[in-house]
Amino acid sequence: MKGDRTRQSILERAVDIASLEGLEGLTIGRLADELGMSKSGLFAHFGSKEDLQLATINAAGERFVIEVLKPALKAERGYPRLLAICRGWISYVRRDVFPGGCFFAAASFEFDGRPGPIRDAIAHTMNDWIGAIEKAIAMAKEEGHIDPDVDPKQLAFEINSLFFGANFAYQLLGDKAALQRAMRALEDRLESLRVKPKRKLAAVHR
Amino acid sequence: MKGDRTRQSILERAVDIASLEGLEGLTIGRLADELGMSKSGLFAHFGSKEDLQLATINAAGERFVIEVLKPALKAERGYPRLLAICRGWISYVRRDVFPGGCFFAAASFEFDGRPGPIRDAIAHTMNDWIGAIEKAIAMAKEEGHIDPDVDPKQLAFEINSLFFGANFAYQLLGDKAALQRAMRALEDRLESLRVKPKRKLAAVHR
DNA sequence: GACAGAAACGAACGTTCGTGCTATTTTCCC
DNA sequence: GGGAAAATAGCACGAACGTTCGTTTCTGTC
Repeated sequence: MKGDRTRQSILERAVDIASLEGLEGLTIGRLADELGMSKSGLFAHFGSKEDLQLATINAAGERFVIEVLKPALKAERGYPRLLAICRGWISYVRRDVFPGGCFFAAASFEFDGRPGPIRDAIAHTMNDWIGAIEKAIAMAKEEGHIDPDVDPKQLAFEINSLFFGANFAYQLLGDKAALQRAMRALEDRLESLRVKPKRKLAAVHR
Repeated sequence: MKGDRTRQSILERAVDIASLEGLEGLTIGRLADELGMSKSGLFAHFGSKEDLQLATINAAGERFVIEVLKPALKAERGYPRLLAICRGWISYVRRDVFPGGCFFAAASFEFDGRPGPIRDAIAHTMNDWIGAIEKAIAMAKEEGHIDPDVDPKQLAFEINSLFFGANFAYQLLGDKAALQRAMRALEDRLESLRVKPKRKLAAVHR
């Protein structure tokens, strides 16, 4: 009962710290200090540091879903939803959902050279996310909103690349215009693939 | 004399380790072990760990220039050089110039949340690099090879984003096709901006 | 309100971190 | 080839790391 609440607040803080300092930079002592509790008391909630890191990745994933994926899924399937994903992602960085920028961008580059369960967990989350983008692209094709020749994997790759580029320029270089630039690139790219909706006549067909 | 050689070999190894484990994961004890020398002997070459990290960033920058920038500058200015930069960067990842993928991509995301001299050094290097891309774009405009309406900052941002996206998918997800995908996106994008060279007639004009 | 179980604490473990010293060895120059 | 200077080693330090332990405090239930 109480333990669950504590565990949750530990993880919220852990996610924030890790987004700034990395999952390795996340330290049990510091985490305990910031929460005003003892190292051992905190540690007891997780069997090991690795467990804490895995739980932190999960918590970050939940926050991401709430802040980015779920809102975008409210847009109607097809082109609108695809655009909503892009707008949602850029907005998620602008709103500082994680204080250090995109948690998963940071984690991806931190652990891409370190095999193990943590890297696997990050890769799994990222695969889910990119899969969601691909699905939105495939739907936009099915709905006839975009060029039927589009390769979802290719386009999802490009979209995700622009996300990372935006996060990089915004966070490291402090380039305030980066988010606009990314949004412009995303909109131009999507627009170039768009099939203008046929008018009334086509609508009658279904 | 001897010291310089030793220092150089320390830094070469430091760069390799840091590309895998990050600049914080780079540890003096481990570095000394791998080189078969004492911690204190190694440490004497640098006044502090921060100095070591800064020197490591410099060494990585030199390797990058040798492996990516300089070869690309051999291509003739304008469109060919711009394309050479893109091909060179993709090839640089494929060739495993750094064992953990692009050193600066990793470092950028590691330090984007930690103010200080190290973050500044990374940001400075990245600004130089992106500046070089912008310059190549501007030249391609001057030469009349690409659309005169192109915004160099915007295009350089997109190109760099694709570099990061490629590194991410290749290193973390182990996606072998990622480099091809990135190259295809880069070539398509550049091709879409290209101005087909006027024939003989125009050549006579100058 | 007593009691059992959960939750948090404080102290200590062994290790590793970065960083100082003081020797000792190696290198380079006259 | 001897002697100054540079390079490396050895050892110790305080702090922080993750982790374990036994004890104490809090919580929820009958």
